[in-house]
Amino acid sequence: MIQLNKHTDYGIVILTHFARYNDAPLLSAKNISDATSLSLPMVSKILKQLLKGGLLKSYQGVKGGYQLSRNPDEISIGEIIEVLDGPLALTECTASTQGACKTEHSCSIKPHWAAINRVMRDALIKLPLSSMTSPIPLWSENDSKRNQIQEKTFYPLKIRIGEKNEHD
Amino acid sequence: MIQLNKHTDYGIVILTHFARYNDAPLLSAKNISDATSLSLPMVSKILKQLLKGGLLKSYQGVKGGYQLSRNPDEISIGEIIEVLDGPLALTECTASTQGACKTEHSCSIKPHWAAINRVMRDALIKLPLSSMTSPIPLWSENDSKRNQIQEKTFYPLKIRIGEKNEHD
DNA sequence: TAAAATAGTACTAAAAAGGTACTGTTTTAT
DNA sequence: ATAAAACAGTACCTTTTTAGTACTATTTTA
Ligand code: FES
Ligand code: FES
Repeated sequence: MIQLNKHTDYGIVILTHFARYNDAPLLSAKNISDATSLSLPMVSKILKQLLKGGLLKSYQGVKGGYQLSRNPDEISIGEIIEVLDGPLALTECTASTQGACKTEHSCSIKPHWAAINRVMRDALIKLPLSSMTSPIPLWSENDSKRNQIQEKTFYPLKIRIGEKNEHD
Repeated sequence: MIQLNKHTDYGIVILTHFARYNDAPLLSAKNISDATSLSLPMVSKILKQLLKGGLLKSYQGVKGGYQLSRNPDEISIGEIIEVLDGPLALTECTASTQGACKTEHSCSIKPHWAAINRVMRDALIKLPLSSMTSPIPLWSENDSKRNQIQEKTFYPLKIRIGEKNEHD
């Protein structure tokens, strides 16, 4: 299911909380833990990763805590994932990586992997954290069916990327 | 790194092979194994999954083998992933899933997860298998830098989805 | 009837994820 | 000074998932 790991999942929840309380001066790990029902060690660990990744600023001491390093509309979901889970790539085999595959010499699709990775990364890099805090979700009840994962759908595809149109 | 599992990775390689030899009558598991340097049991296992998922047709017996059930431009990379790895969702917690999270009652972003999942799924569903077989990759050497994963990039985002423009 | 192929199931070793514990450092308030 | 509350860093262990293999049965052709 190509699932986000829990850390990343929690990280998005946590940062969404920061985005929602962006007015508040500082939020401590304890604050977040209480608000999200995640264990304190867990929250603490994730906050440290986000700090290291440059998405949060921290202040030590008894009145310390964390805050977003940028505005919520200047942080993307894709960026969060990259900080907590590494590069946004579905395959480690791209044109730029050498020696990742043992079947490399006989593989003819290596140069094409980049397409898959790029398509996916672009999509998530464009989605801002602020989209998680809008009071009314983008997809109302009416629309919810359209946005669910539909397993049995047939997708008629006529797109041929990188090929010239027959009528050219 | 949100990586595809090996089965799915191999599956795309295998189907790309089918797409490239779409003229050939039937390809056996042995054929594929030889062509891809993947072990026969492995190939066999993946072919069965693809069959079950409706992407391949099979014929038994000594002259048997597999072939694509549709044209390569009518099969999407996203669909392949869904067959081999389950629903294309980054989180299992969506508006439609109930009881997936224990912190469900206190979670305010549940309705927003769908945005992340949809953005990602749409991107991959639009990418056809045929894009893996074009002789010259979409991204030439010149372009390769642009398509690599750039870790330190800053992304100025001003997109606010679902919010009205101030000047409206 | 033997050979070559698909069909289906089950098992195991290795790797990754998830979570917790522990120790140290910095700042504030008494 | 000193205690308390917060961040900082590291290491460990358990559980789950992944990856790969093995084995048996069925189908078709020569
Ligand atoms: S998949 Fe890596 S070389 Fe082909
Ligand atoms: S993440 Fe599942 S309920 Fe909030």
